[in-house]
Amino acid sequence: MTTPMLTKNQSLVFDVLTKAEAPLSAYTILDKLRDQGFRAPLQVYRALDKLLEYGVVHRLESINSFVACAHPNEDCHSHGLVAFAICESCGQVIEFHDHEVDHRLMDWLKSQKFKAEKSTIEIRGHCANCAA
Amino acid sequence: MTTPMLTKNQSLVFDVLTKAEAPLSAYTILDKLRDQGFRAPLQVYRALDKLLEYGVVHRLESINSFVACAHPNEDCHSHGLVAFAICESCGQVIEFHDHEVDHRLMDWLKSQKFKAEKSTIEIRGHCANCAA
DNA sequence: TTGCACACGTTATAGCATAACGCAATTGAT
DNA sequence: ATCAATTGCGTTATGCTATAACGTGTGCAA
Ligand SMILES: [Zn+2]
Ligand SMILES: [Zn+2]
Ligand SMILES: [Zn+2]
Ligand SMILES: [Zn+2]
Repeated sequence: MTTPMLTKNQSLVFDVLTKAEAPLSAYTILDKLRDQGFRAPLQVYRALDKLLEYGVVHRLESINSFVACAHPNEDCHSHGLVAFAICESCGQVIEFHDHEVDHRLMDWLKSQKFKAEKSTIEIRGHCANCAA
Repeated sequence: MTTPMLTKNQSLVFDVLTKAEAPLSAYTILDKLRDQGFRAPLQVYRALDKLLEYGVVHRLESINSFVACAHPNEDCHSHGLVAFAICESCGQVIEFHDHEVDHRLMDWLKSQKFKAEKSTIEIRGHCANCAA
């Protein structure tokens, strides 16, 4: 999908996520944007919905948080799965793709005649810096 | 892990999940157990915590729900990843394992010196019955 | 002009999860 | 037997996450 011009609210939310060093919850984003006039959760969620739709932001299901896409210009998102390694100490997220994993999963789903629409691959643990 | 004797509350929650044909949210479980004396969410969450610890129940992060393990007697859980295909029409969940996927992901994590602790692989879509 | 699509703002509500307190039963050492 | 530690349980209150429902304004095309 080609990303259209972002609206004011969408830009504000996207900027906050881009500058963050770890994924943020919707309410944390709200707090960071109160000075720019944000007052209600819906202002954040509506912006996030669009940013997710455009593929420039990912939702991390296992921690109810959002993160800016680390590879916005690669086309992997359109034909492959995205995976995340999430450090539970420092919060850092590594976004990665593996076509071998994609194909294995897709083949399995195909063998079950299961029609995949959205996928979630998230590994929680400790990054190289934080590992004991 | 060898599963110890379940307490009364744990058994009630486990039975509800075992009989269900789709994953259940904690509050849905609570409603189903009001007749057996359940009154508060914590009664459910505390039982679920133990059942998750024993590995007889899985949590589906992407839909905030819980499901009984479909392969309670296989040892895959101890050394491999578990994946779920979740039908968004009928709610049915297929739990599966793929060692090839496991190894690919584990190799990648190892290459990053990332120490994995918990994993989530969930594919949402439509099962063979529900696909248009 | 009229109708539609879209972004936005606000209030209220729904849904998911845990904190903090106290009590009772069990266990295991002293 | 007694004490301390652990575990499960019940209750109340609270916090976090997400959406429903209403109304406003703006731009654009028929
Ligand atoms: Zn991405
Ligand atoms: Zn870290
Ligand atoms: Zn299982
Ligand atoms: Zn189905």
